[in-house]
Amino acid sequence: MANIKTKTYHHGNLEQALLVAGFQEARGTGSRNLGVNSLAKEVQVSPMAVYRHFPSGESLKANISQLGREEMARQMIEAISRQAGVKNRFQAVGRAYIQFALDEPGLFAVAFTACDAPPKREDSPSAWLVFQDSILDLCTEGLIDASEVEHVSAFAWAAVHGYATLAGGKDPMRPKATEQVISNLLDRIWSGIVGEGVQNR
Amino acid sequence: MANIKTKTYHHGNLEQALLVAGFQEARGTGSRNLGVNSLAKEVQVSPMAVYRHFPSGESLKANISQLGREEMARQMIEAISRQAGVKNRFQAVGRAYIQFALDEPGLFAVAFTACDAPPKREDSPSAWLVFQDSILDLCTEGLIDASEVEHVSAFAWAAVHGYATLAGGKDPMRPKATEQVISNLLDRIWSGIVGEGVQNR
DNA sequence: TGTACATCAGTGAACGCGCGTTCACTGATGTAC
DNA sequence: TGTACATCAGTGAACGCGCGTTCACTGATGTAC
Repeated sequence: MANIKTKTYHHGNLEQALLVAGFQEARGTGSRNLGVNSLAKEVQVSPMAVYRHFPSGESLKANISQLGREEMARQMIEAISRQAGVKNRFQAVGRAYIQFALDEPGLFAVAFTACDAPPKREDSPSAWLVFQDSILDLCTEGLIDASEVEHVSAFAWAAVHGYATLAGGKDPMRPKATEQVISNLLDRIWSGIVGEGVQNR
Repeated sequence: MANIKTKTYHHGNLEQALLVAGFQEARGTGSRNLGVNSLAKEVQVSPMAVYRHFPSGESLKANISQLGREEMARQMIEAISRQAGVKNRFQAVGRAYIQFALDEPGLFAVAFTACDAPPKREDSPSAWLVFQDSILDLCTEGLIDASEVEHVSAFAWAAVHGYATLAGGKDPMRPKATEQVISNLLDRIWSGIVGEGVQNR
């Protein structure tokens, strides 16, 4: 009995183990090896056991995808907490979003992969809500009107998400991912939010 | 001999037939059925025949993906040709890009799917170059400085591509795709390009 | 002008693989009495 | 405190399927002489 982890018939916490294994796999290779058989093998369990915890392979994948989004959300929250001032805080959210895509391309890809089944619970924390909150703050501070929130969030989210996707992707035409380019991008987004050309719409 | 199309042993133009079939399939169902066996069956040919024209299945997929990008590029060019004035022309390019993603979600998805093999030739016309040209026009007209081109194109492309991806996707949080939202987005992008907050960087 | 022959562009069957899912079954756990 | 029994959480083998790719082979085409 050299090994402290005695092999029991019941796994103990298979659901958690599958999610963790999937998360690691996503981190390493993206969405390639997130299938039922593959992950079951990873945690040394027969494929059928997976179905005790998830109704389908798509459901398992959806829950792993959710873990990716939640990890991103946590990094966004962490980034906000270190900033003072509404503009700094807003840009910190965008920067964290982009940085996550660059640092964790596999997780980012999985986080935004469309799944044919819903996750078991709602995102918590939710990256979308964190983003949305940072825009509502602009409203609270009087930088934008309440009527603009929908337009502003569509614009800001699109720009940040688009850059994150392109810069973190493999396209040969992808934009550079230097600190300078990112700062400039965030300034242009800011300009598109509070800029005079659109402010009074 | 009721059928005018007598079945010959040689197909005639199998390469073209495979690409057309793949294009149609992409249009209908995205990247799901773009495999070798699947497309070979579609054009009533044995799988091996495909390898006479493409070194691998990935190569075939890359060439179909290219057709998607080229179709988008043509629509962007068409949109430009109907506009006068540098701002109108620029926004028309962005609008066509977005509209393509909304009208042809399958083609759009395939067009930007990463493939493990390169297409046989360069994109012609190239959506990226059309986009790039529309930004160089801003330069020619003196609206932005030559030193800003890289930053501006990263920003504008990211915003347009991001919105196209999100609005044309299946995410429940996706932004609305009304004419009003799109126009507002394009105005905010314009503001981010020529806006005073960034103009003098 | 005819023919031999190399080359091209297909056939049809099969390979090994991994996929999602299902089968009948069993070891472990918890609870009622 | 012990025991019968329902329920839970696994096993291990197999299913049908479609995938990319390869095999040996053949019908059609083009070209040299």
